[in-house]
Order: sequence, then structure tokens, then C-alpha cells
Amino acid sequence: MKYSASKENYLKAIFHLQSQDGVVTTNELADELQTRAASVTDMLKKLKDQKLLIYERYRGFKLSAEGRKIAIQIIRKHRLWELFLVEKLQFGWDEVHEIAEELEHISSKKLIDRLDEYLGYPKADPHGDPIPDSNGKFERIEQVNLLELPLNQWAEISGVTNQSSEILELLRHKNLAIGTRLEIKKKFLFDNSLEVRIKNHPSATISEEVAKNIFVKYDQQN
Amino acid sequence: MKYSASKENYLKAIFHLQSQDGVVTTNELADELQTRAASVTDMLKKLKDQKLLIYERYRGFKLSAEGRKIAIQIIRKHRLWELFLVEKLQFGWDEVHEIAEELEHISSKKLIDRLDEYLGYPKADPHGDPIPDSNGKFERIEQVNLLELPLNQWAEISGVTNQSSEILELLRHKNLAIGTRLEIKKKFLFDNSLEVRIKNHPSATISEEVAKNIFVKYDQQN
DNA sequence: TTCATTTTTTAGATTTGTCTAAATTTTTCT
DNA sequence: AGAAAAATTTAGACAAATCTAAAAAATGAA
Repeated sequence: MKYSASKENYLKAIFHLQSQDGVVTTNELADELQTRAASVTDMLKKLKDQKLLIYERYRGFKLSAEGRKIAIQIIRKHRLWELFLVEKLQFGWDEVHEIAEELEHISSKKLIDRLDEYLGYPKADPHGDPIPDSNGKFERIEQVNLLELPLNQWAEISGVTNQSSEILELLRHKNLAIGTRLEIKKKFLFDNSLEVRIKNHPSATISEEVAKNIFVKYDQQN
Repeated sequence: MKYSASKENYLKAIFHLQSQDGVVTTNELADELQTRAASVTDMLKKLKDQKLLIYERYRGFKLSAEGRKIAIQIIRKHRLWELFLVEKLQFGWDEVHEIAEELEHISSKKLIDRLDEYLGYPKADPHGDPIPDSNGKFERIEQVNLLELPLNQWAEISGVTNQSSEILELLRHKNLAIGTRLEIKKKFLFDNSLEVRIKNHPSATISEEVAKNIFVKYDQQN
């Protein structure tokens, strides 16, 4: 079965929202997709008719098993393409999202499995997000939010959730990227901002707003 | 400016038809695109409004300079993606067309220029069709050096430059002659030697030194 | 040249995905 | 509980790309 790019985008967005909130609402989704609530309702009806969604009007909704399966395949494609762009075509990790948004709708299953093989069956994309395997299984990477990292504990940046160009620009400026090693030297209770020491770079101050979006894994070495 | 996939397909089809006939007719194009004449007329009006087409009703039509430019960019993308699929992802040359039909509509110019670079600025796709460069210039060469032949692409030996008895003896011994059909199965990066499959004969290994002197043309049949 | 055939275009519908404005349902607040 | 606010859905419209059926223009054969 083939679905339009628009439907795939809806499924993907619902998947992301429901993994945070459990159940998704019309306005949330409209906001996520930069569209109007009425348009969302229209599409929800179509997705329900195709049994990709569990939905009763005015009641919120979530993906059916089939809907989730499709969403995960889109995410798999998105992340593999992102990795391809960074690894093979020398793109920066902060410039691949837009292009992958288009590439993820290319339909050939064989293509994506060959790409996966070509990249060596990677476990995570350039932003540190896990790549589902061809059966849709994720490998759960244990990562914690930067705000939860104890003082003086070396860790490595493993993921950045918000992928707006604004935050990525800020991170680049402060020498922060996936793989960067750092430790928290001080937590300011006043505004929850953090002073972090960065391996091979000057220290930096990170606001709570930014820290919220950074995930790290504990560093074994240091 | 961005154009819909459908418009891009029209431009591409018109380009191919007019390179044969000079001027294109509605029915020809409808036939090429597997659609109805009425649909073609509808689209022609839109393309004319966007000045991509020179068209007067009942009179036939052809691309404007701008239309041709866009068509060539689509063809460039199509052929680069085809070559990528064959060279890097080990697809057979006969299974890549459909996938490239989708990939050719990905819009990023930077992506396609990086892909071109990654593939080593190739001159021809796996079917032997020339790939326009990033300025839209085609190089009309039907002969390529054996070293430039993509993997798994059947070709026919069309020329041998160095005609010393030593090389001819070597070629005869390996069952290679003008007209021999072969494809490259493996390229060894270490010494640039090639392992080639030869039609109706055992496989052979060819050193870079020898391959330099062999020119081939792509084989449409196989 | 004229009229039958072929080609092309127009007219009017349909589908998909979107929108605005209005109506309806749910939630919240006093 | 009842009213106001917020969220959601419906109604009606539109743009893009397609279709069928019918009309108009070009072609060509006697």
C-alpha cells in the first residue's frame, strides 16, 4: 500500500507527539504540522477510514498498529538518509533535516534496505536518534537529559531533540555537537542555567531552555 | 522556483520528444505520459503561463529556453541517481529507472552537486546516456575508457589505443577484442585493477595499465 | 474544394489536500 | 450548575491535476 507524502507526514507527526503525551489532540497536531485544525480534522477522517488511526470525534486520537508501523518506516527512511548525507556526501549534521524530509517519501523498500546495508546497519542518525531496523525495531539508547546530569560527571552529547536551525546555530557557536564531551561545573538555581566545561574548548553557559533539548550518555572513560 | 513533480515530468517528456521530432504534438505527449490529450492541453496552458513552453493552440509546441533548462536539470538528477543506485547500492542497471523517477524530483541543488562529486563527475549513466553537468552542458561521447565504466554495466569494446603486439597478445589470450561484450564485476582500489565478466568466456583480471588503452561503448541490449 | 476523419481544445466533474467562517462539543471557572 | 472560553468539527470553497464527453479546428482524400 502506498500513502501520499501528506499522509505520511501526518502519521510521523502523530507518532512523535504520542510518544510524549500518550494521546494526541487536534490543535497539537495542527501546531506541529503548521496547518489549521480544520485541515487536521479532515485528514484524521481519511486516516481513520484507512484504519491507520484510532479516533473518535472530540476525543483525541492515536495510531493503530498499522499506522505506527508505517510511521516507523518513514522515520527509518528519514534517519538513514540523514546519515547518508552526513557520512557520504559531507553535509553538516545541521543542514540535512530539510532534504531528508523529502527523501523519506521515496517509496522503494529495497532502496532503503540497500542504503541501510551500504551504511553498515547504523544504530543512530547524526542527531543521535535511533534508527529502526527493517522490522521496525528501535534500539533504546540510554540517555538522560542534560538537566539531570550530576555535577562533575563527564558525559557525551548523544541527541538534540529540537532541530530548529536557531538552536543548531547556537550549539555550533558554543562548540556543542553530537559526540562532544562535557561536564557540568555549576547549576544556577536562579534560572536553572548551567555552566559546562567542554572538552578541548572554552567553558560555556547553557540556558534551561537549551539544556532541555540536549540529551547525553555517561562517559565511561573520564 | 519550484515546480510540481507532474510539471517536471511534462517538461522532461517534451524535451525527449522534441529532440527527436523538433516540434511536439498533444497526442504524442499524451501517449508518452500515459494520460489523455485533454489533460495534456490543460497542463500546456499552465506551462505556457509560466513561460516554460512556446505554444499556440492547435499548433504544436516546444520548450522555451527556461523550460529546457529545467528539463535538463531533471534529466541530470535522474541519471546521477541511476548511477548512484548501480555503482554504490549494487542495483542492476535494469531496476533503477522506476526509483530514479521518484528521486529526480528531490529539489536540493546542493544535494545533487554533492552526489555528482561523490560519483566522480561521471559522464554517462548506467544505460550509457550522457549526464549533463551542473550548468546543463551535455558531453556527447559514446565511447568511454574502460576505467570509467560503471560496475555491472554491460559494454562492448569499441577501441584499443595502444596497438603494440604485446598488448594485443595479452588481449587475445584473455579473449578480448573489438566487439567483445563485458561488464566490470569489481574494481580493486589498491591497484585500480578490474575483474571483468566476459560474454561467453571465463572472467578475467585487467590491470590499470591495460584498461587505460581499452575504450568501450555502452551496450543497450544486455 | 468540400466534407469526413483526426487532432486538439473546451466544458464540466472528480479527487486530494487545503482554507475560512460558522456551528457544535467539551472544558473551565465562578 | 450555568456561562464563558477553548477545542473541535462541519459546511462550503478553492487550487492542482486528472478525467469523460462534446465542440472546434486542422487535415487530407476524392
